Amino acid sequence: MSSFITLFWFRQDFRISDNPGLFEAAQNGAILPVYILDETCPAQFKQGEASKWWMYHSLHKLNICLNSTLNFYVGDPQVILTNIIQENDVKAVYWNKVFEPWQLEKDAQIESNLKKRGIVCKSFNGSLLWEPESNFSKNGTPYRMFTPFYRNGCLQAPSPRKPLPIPEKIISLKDQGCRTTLEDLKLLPSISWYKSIEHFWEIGEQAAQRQLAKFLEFGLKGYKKNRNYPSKDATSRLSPYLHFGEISPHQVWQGIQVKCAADESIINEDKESFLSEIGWREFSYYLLYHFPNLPYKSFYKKFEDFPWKPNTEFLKAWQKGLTGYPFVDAGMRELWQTGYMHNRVRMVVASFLVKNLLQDWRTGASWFLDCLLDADIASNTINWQWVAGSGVDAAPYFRIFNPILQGEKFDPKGIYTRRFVPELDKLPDKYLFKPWQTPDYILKECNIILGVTYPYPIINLQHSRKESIEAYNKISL
DNA sequence: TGAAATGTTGGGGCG
DNA sequence: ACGCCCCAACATTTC
Repeated sequence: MSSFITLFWFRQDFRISDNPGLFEAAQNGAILPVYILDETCPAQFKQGEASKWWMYHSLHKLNICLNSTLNFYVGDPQVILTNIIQENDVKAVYWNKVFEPWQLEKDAQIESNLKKRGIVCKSFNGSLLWEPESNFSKNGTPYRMFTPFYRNGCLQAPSPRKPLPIPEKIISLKDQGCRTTLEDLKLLPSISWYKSIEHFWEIGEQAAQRQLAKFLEFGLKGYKKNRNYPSKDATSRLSPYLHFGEISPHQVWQGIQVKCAADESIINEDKESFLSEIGWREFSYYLLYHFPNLPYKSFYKKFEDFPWKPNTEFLKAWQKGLTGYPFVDAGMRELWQTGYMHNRVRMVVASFLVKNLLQDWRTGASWFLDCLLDADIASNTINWQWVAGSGVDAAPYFRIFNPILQGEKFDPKGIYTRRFVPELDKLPDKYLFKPWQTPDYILKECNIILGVTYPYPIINLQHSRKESIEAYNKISL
């Protein structure tokens, strides 16, 4: 029995609780825990800088849970796995799938090669509540709208499985031939820009569980309404943990059910509202599975002819949070400073880039992928296409957010906006979201010189909105 | 999970 | 008392 070694290949499942692949591997006997930084990953799917920083710490925490036996490698998983197997008398390889098409494709190759060598291969689903391959609308095609997908496809299907416990015993082995350490993955950047984001986050499986507990305790009640206000810290902030699999959606789903069963003061609306966000995550992976081109191509073909107006100056101003629209700038600076952006504000800044500045949604998606700690190909792609109006079940193109009104509505006291745009700190609420309308004497009192301490708006909202709708009408003909 | 333009209604000031 | 205008408040339509 002890001679039966199972290689457990960690992918994006940096946890030991509710880890189906690990759970079963541990029951076989000794495991050889492996992480491989995949050098063959296509360039456009390589992790961004912020993500890599998170992953460094996540792997570090995971390694501690495994008594520092996690084995690190860099290269082509195919080659590396083959080498490890030869040198360590491995009989089986288990992993949890990453539901991204190119990964699944590569996994299939690896699996067939290993099987030829007589190695047992098993892959598991540790990251989705419902299998994407077996969920179709009545006519047999993939769902194209969220609501039927979620209501008829997910909620009518058998409930998600209950989370698995931590394996009772994990006998983990070190590959003596492994010469690589976590440091050798070079995940940390040479410039330590992450100092500013460091104190916003705690990383790892235990931190994820604490974050869930905190959300269940303080965030769930009133979620539906409060989630729209970026100053409130009323969202779950579980996205980076979910992305790296430090927590599983099953644990989150179950956590909600248990909490709501025990606490009658939580109304159904809040519960459903949060669960449907988990549903959106499922929908994103589902769509990516069935339409693997989504990260490159607009779902609606006509959008490939959209007359974008590429403009480096606009793009840079947006990235730096210097558009002259304080609510947009607050969001973009939150992203840069914390590796995160509140959901409401993500919609506003995305709408502004695509619909006011007429920049291709892919330029925005790519910036988000580089800056977000929760950068997730599936969610990011689907949400950008949603905002752009080019995607499945998308917002109509003419649904254009007005950053002034959005600010006034969802940050009425300007707490969020002032936090990230401190140069406008003294500006009265009345002018906070449109500083260029402030009377000169008030600007003076607030030590604001427009065009110097804070930019004038880089574009006129009314004109750009009109131009945008005209451009949209062109491709709709 | 939109915003602007346009339409409708009704109270109050005023001649 | 009455009709007229104004306009806020709300509803509907349009992009």
